[in-house]
Amino acid sequence: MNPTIQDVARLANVSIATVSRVLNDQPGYSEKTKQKVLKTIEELGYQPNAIARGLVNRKTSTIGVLFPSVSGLLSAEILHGIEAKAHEHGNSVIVCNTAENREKTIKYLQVLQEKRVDGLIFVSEAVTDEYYEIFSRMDIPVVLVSTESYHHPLPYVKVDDRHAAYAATRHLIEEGHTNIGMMAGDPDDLIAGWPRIEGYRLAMREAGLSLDDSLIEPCESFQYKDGKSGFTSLMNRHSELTAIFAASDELAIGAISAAYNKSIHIPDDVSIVGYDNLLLAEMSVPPLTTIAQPFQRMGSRAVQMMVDLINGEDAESAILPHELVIRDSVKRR
Amino acid sequence: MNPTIQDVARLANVSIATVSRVLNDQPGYSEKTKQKVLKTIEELGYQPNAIARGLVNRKTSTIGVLFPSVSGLLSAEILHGIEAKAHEHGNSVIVCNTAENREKTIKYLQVLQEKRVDGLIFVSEAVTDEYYEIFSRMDIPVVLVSTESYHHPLPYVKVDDRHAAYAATRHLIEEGHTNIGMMAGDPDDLIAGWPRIEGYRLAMREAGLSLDDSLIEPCESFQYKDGKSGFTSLMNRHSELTAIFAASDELAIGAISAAYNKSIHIPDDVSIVGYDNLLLAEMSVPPLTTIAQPFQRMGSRAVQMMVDLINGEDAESAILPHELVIRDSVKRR
DNA sequence: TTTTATAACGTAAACGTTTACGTTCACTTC
DNA sequence: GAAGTGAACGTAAACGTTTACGTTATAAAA
Repeated sequence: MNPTIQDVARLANVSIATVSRVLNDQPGYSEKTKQKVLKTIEELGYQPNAIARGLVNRKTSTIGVLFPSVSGLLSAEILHGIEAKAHEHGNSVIVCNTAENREKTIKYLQVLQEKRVDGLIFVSEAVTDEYYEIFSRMDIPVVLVSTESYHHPLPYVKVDDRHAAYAATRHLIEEGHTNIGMMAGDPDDLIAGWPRIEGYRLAMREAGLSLDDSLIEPCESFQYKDGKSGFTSLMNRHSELTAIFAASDELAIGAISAAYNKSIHIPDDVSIVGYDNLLLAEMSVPPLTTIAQPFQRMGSRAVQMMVDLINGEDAESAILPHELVIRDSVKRR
Repeated sequence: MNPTIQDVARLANVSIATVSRVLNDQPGYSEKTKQKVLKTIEELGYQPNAIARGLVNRKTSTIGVLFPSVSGLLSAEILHGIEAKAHEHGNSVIVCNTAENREKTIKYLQVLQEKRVDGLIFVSEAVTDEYYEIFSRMDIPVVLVSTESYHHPLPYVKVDDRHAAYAATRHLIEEGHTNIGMMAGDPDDLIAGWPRIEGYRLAMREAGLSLDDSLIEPCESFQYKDGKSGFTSLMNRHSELTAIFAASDELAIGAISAAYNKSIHIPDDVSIVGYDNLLLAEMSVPPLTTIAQPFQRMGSRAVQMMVDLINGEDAESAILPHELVIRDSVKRR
C-alpha cells in the first residue's frame, strides 16, 4: 500500500495541511519542520496521489491526442514532438486512434471527458460539426495540428500547403522542367488535397505551362499503393512527362517503385519531388527531394499553445515554415 | 461546469447511491426509477468523473507505455497494437519516451506512479536492476515487449531472435548462397544483438560454411546510417560476398542505398534479407525480403497479458512466431 | 393478524488531496 | 502591562465517487 499524506503527517508530528504546504511550497512553516517533513517523505518513499490531487484541483495534467492513424511515420513524428513538449511542461499524453471513424472518435472523446483531460490535440483530420459540438460541451482547450477548420474557430498549427506545393513545383520548373504532372490527394479534401493542387497550378500558370487537368492524378489516399498505381496511370496518359510533384512522400516512393518496375529511371527519365520529408525520404533509392514539414516542431508548438490556453492566455494559430530539402530525385534539364 | 452525480440525484428525486447503482448496474432499484435516472442523466448530459471513481476504486483504467524512441516505425506499430487492444478493454494508454535515458525513464516512472496507472508496458529496452527496483516498489503489473530480462522475473512477449535469424540465414543458404555475411547489432546487446548473431552462426555451421568472425559487421545501432557504413566496411573486407543478412530492415535499406551508390546491384550482385518487416520493407527498391515480427500482435498480446494480470490471473510469457516474407532482394544462385 | 423476508431505497464514511479559516504563541509597540 | 501583529501551525470542508450498512415498505408465510 502506498503511504499517504496522512502517514507522513503522523510520522512527522505535523498536520496534513503542513505536509501539503511544503509539498507545494507554499508559505506557512518553519525551516525546521520543512526539513522534518522532507525527511519523513524520503523515509516513507511517499509519492503524492495525482488522482486525489486532480479531484480537488480539477486539473489532471494530462492531454488527449487524437490521431487518424497511429502506425504511420507522420503521426509518429508529430507524437514525438507532442510527447517531448508535454513532458517538459509536466503533462502526460493519452494517445487515441480514431481510425478516421466517427464512432471510435466519439467514444474516445467521451472517455477523455470522463478522465477529465485538460486539453485536446486533434491531428490531421477534418473537424465535423458533430465533433465541434462535443468539443464545445467538453469546455476544454482544443488545438488542431496539420489541419484546420473553416467553419469552427479552433486554433491550429500547420504549414501553408498551397505555398509548399508551389515551392515544390517551382523547384521543378527552375530545374528546367516543362512537362510536369502531379500526383494529388482527394481534390475534395480541403485540408491536404485541394490546397496542394492549387499550389501546383499556381506555379504552372505563373510559368506559362500547361494547366491541363489530366496532368493531375487524383489518388484515393496518400499511401504507397496509391503512388504505385497513380504513377502508372499518370504516365500512361502523359508519357511526355519529365517531372512529377507527389503530394506525399509515400506517393513519391510508390511512384519510384512503379518506375523501377517499368525500367523508368529516376531521376534520369523522370524527376520526382515529394512532400513531408519523412524518415523514408532519406532512405529511398534515390534519396528523395521533398518538401519538409516540421512535424516535431508542429507537435511541440501545439502543446505550447495548449498550455498557454490552459493558463488562460490566448494562443494564435501558427503557420510553420516548410522547407525544400534537395536530394537526388530531381535532375536538371 | 460538469453536472455531478449529486445533480442527477436531485433532479431524479433519488439518492446518489441509487444513481451510482444504475450507473454500474448493480441490483437495488426498480425498473421505474432506473428509467427515471437514465432519463435525467440523458437530460443533463451527465458524464461520470473518472478521477473521483479512480480515487475510491484505486483503479484508473490507464496503463503507461515506455518506449526508447517514439518516432520510429517499430515503436509506432507496437503502439498501434497496444492502443487498439487497450481501448477494446476500456483502458487508456499514456505514452512515454525514455530516449534510452536513465533520468528520463526514472522521472517518467515517478509520474506514472503518481498518476496511479494500473500497469506498465516496457518496450524494446533492457531492464536494469534500478528499473526493476522501482517496478517492485510500484507494485503494479509490468510486461515487457520485444525484450526480456534474464535477471528479473518479468513476463514478456517477443519473437525468438535466434530462431528468426537462423531462418533468415537458412533462406539465403537454400537459395544457393555460400558466401554470406551479416550486419549485426551490438554483440553485447543480449536482447537484439547477440541472439541474432547466434542464429546466423547456427545456420552457417549447420551448412558447413565459414564461421569467420570478420564476416560479421557489428553496427553501432540498428539505424539506416549504420547500414550504409556497415555495408561498405563489410564489402571492403569481403568482396566475395553474394549475400548479407541484416539484423534490421533499416540496416538492410542502408545497405541497399550504399550498394546503389557503389553500383552494386541488389539482388543480382548481392542478395539481402532484412529483419522486422517494417512498412518500408515493402516500399524499398527492390522490395525487401525480410523476417516479419508481428509488432501489432505483440502489442495487443502484451495488453491482454496486462489485463489478465490486473484481474489477478497470471500470465505466461509468449514467444510469437516470426515469418519469412519473400520479396525481391534475394536472388537464387 | 403478526411475523418474516425481501426489494428498494437512503445515509454516511471513505478514497487522498487542497485550502479557507481559526487558533496559538512569541514579539513589538505604546 | 495591555494590545496588536504576524508567523506557524491545526481543523475541517470540499472535490465526486463507491459501498457497507441501516431503514422502510410491501408481500408472503404462519
